[in-house]
Amino acid sequence: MLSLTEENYLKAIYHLSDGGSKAVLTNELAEAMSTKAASVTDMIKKLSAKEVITYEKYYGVNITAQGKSEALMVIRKHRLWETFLVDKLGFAWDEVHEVAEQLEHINSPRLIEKLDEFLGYPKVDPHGDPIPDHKGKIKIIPQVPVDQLAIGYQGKIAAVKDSDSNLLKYLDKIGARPGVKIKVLGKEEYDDSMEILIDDHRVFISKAVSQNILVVG
Amino acid sequence: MLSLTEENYLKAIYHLSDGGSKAVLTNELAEAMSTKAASVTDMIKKLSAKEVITYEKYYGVNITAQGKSEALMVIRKHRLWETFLVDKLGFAWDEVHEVAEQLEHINSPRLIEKLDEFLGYPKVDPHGDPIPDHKGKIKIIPQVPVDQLAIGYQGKIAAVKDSDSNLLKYLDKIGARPGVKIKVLGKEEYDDSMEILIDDHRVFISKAVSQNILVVG
DNA sequence: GTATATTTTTAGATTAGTCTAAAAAATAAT
DNA sequence: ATTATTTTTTAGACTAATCTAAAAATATAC
Repeated sequence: MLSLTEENYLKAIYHLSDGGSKAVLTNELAEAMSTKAASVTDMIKKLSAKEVITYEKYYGVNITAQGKSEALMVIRKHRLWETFLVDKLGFAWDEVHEVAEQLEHINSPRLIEKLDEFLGYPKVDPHGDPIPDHKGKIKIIPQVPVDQLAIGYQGKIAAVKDSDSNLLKYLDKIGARPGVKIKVLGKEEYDDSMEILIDDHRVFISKAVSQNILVVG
Repeated sequence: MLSLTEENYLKAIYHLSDGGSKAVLTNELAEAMSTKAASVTDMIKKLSAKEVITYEKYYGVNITAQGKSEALMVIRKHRLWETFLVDKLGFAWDEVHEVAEQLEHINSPRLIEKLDEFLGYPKVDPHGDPIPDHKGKIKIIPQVPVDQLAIGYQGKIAAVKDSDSNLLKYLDKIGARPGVKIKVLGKEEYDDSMEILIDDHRVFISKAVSQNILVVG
């Protein structure tokens, strides 16, 4: 049984390790959790005792199979709740992250199964991110941020990073939503800004923005 | 801003004081919160400092107007979530209390307003209890437990106490749900059991049960 | 109306999560 | 390869919520 705080740490470790494929350093985690390295070291010991991560002093943490499964359940809950808020309650996609951060900690397996059913077993959340199924299986879609694309690329927006509400508001304004057509027209060397076509509308975006729009790789 | 624990204490105080109409003693509260009197004294000091209750040493606590309003908001959330679980997700009424105990602490005024709208502004929850509106206004229906009724009484079940899941399962089995017709046929002096008619079906119920079925007074 | 019993409060500890400041280990620099 | 820098860990302290044991206040008994 993990506490709310432990769940949040584990989720951050899952994301920072790219789903368990690399080790996470203390300072990285401190940054992600908006806390101090000393606090992270303490928490790492607890999570390690609960066997959801392995930990070697000074070398960072790795998530275990059990930890991965627990992290995926939290992510499943988060993304199902976001879908509920947008599809059923009429929230805008830029308003749901904070609330879902709370709802993801509600502990009731039955509730989540019922919610999943009620939503019609959605495969992705409103930001385009895949929703793990009830067994914790997640379909990882290799995603590339737009700032790494070459001129001439054509495709569809797969997802957008969902952390910042102001960014999402802006993306919504320029029409950058999952599923929408996108084409790279040009790149500006000196500031890494880009000229792109979103659903046939020409827009100029800064690097801060292009990094947060993801296409299928 | 109240913590989760503080909200739970305040809710218990609201209920034990019958909506603020009488003082609540330390031991009563300790019993209700399944904790020790010493812990209650500590918490009382905190709630008192936050001005949601007033407190005189050795004489118990009274809820303030502000405290009442905050308690009613928690109750509103609890009852809206219960309604959601039953009406939308298909939970049975005896399964929702525990989950609603968690959901009632989600902090997002917008979420609650949207949920209320989604549910069609329900007036009562699945157990027949009134749902406070967005201003915290609650329509108090004077409710009398069946064990206090005289032989011959006829009326409708207004609500059932929703704390114990086993009791609710039993009530469901004998058809004792809010809105159902009820008539008192007889009372047994030595064990306070009763013979009643529920929707025209004759049943014998113990005092433990009759105390938990409420009719309009 | 003093003694006894009950209720409530205080005192001192404990656990989870956090912090600052200092020590220890690892990495980088010359 | 020794010094300097960065990263990480330890040590000690703080807050919220809890506990046990003991003291204080109130209520009850005869």
